[in-house]
Amino acid sequence: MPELPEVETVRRGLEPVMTGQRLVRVEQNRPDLRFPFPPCFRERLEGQTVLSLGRRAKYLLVDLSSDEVLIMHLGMSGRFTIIDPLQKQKPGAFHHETGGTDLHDHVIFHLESGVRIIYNDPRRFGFMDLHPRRGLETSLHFKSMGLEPLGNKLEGDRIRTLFEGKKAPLKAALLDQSLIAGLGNIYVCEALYRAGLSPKRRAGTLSAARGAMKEKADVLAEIIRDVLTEAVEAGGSSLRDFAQTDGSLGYFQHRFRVYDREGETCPKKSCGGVIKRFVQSGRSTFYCPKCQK
DNA sequence: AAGCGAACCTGGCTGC
DNA sequence: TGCAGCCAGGTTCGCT
Repeated sequence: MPELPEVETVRRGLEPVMTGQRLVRVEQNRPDLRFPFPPCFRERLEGQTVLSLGRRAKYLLVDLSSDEVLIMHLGMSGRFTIIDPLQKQKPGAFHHETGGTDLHDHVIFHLESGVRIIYNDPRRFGFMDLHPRRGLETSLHFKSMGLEPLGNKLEGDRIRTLFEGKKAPLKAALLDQSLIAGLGNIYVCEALYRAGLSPKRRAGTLSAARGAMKEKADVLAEIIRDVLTEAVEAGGSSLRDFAQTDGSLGYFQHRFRVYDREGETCPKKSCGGVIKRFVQSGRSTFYCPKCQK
């Protein structure tokens, strides 16, 4: 499901409901997701108060009063639903009003307010972990993680340095979480389209110090930030079934210019090209061969 | 050593 | 209607 904008949307949904709340009970319905849950997972959560909710790239970070951080990754199909027994569910919400449980409701957090927060993940590519707050940046999940694209460090110069000498396609380099962390298949396709850059181009060609490519890395850095910011403001993208925590849908998918638009004409007025799809690094790339060079 | 493809899992859609 | 095949927003492993 989720790239950075979707995870940020989830974070914003959970934040007002969870912050300051004590976790009175945690249901864990299976021993593992993508990885086993950490030892004594429930015991280390129950009784703790949520201090704040953060995000790093595609990871959700829940700061606990125990000085541990609950690290959560949604994989491809993970989602959170907030069930407030005092409030009628919005129509279209994933969980029906009886609050019946789904086969893939793997974790349920019970807050002292009575609210339940359900983690559902059919494919189980997501995971949860606990780590002391101190040293989180150097922990397993984060030690080799790349730049935060919405932070202030994503500049053309950084891209030029990171991509220097790389023979991998630009698409693959942008998907590499150890370089820039948070982009996924959709937003890479969209950013490359807006930047007029071919996904097939060697990443190292953005490092040219002079000539026609000189400004391209700067443009790309700005466009990446623009696309992500717009998507966050739109509440992320709802493909298939991704929903916000209250069951409502993001709407950035209506603004896709190339993603999932194979065969359509390029939205750029004077271009007239046709959007193509091909497989690259094992995943679908959508692009306009005419105006992305 | 970088750069591929495969694997991990389930469900939804398409087409025969 | 049934069923096979393909596809999916991510990450990691293992083989060149």
